[in-house]
Amino acid sequence: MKIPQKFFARRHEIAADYLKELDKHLDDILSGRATEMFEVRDFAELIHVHPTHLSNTIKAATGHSPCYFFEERLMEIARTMLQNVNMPIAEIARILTYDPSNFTKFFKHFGGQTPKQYREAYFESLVANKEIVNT
Amino acid sequence: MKIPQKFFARRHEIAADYLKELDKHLDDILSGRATEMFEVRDFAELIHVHPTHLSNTIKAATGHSPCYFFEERLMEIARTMLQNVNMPIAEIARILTYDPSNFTKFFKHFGGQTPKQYREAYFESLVANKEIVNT
DNA sequence: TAAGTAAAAATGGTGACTGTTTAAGTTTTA
DNA sequence: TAAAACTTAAACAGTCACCATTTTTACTTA
Repeated sequence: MKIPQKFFARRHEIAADYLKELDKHLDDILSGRATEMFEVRDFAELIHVHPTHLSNTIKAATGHSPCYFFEERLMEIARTMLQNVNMPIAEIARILTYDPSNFTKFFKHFGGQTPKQYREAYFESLVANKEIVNT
Repeated sequence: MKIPQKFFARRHEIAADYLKELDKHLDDILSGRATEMFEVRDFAELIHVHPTHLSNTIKAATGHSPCYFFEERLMEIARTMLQNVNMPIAEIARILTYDPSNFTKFFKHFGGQTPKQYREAYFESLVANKEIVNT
């Protein structure tokens, strides 16, 4: 059974475009060029499709909703920032366009730990490794 | 066992100040001198303490949160107003800086009845008393 | 050193808003 | 013309903004 190569090509094009725009936007957020987080409708507009269609198409192409990729990248960024102990958690929240309360909820929901718990666990693991090295 | 009278004097001072400012503010609301309801941070500013500290201190001094006294007084005022049948419920809500929907939610949550139910029950009880007197 | 204070973070609640899903339809294209 | 691409509406589920409270940590002062 031969599967035509061009079938469903468009949906993968849309998914690729979305991921590209998503990364670009997150770069803008981190560099301060953008201070407001895009919503699905903003990405849909960039790609010239209806928001509902964007959502459905990306789910069909990748098995995940647009939001999933968004959250995945945000967690990655948040973890990296938390490894810098000098950066207050409220400031990290602000950069990621969250208020402190909702940032904690978001991080705990997807990471299983509160931001502070993650930071502490990270530094404890550093110390533990250092002790092993020094011994 | 002697308990020194001055111990924890400050927390009771703060609680008293809060209750005083609360009543003053509610007077302003009722007279129309104020149309926006104060929040905890507004009272904290008046008393020159941190909002968190105000909340903690009042809980320690009285066993109740600032919100509790606020709600208690609002319910009292609302009940009094509802006893005046000429005053539309939406107008009562407006004076108390609620929109009608949220006023009903608030009143039912703390009073167990909707404002309209309370008003009707109140007038039925008046009529019942009158009948007893006339008999 | 107990009491007072400040501040950061976590937690809880709520109304408004946003995202996803589903279902039904229209347009495009191979 | 049938599959694929797309739109729209409506239901619902989830998130965000905002506020209050609680917990924890830390600093100051009588």
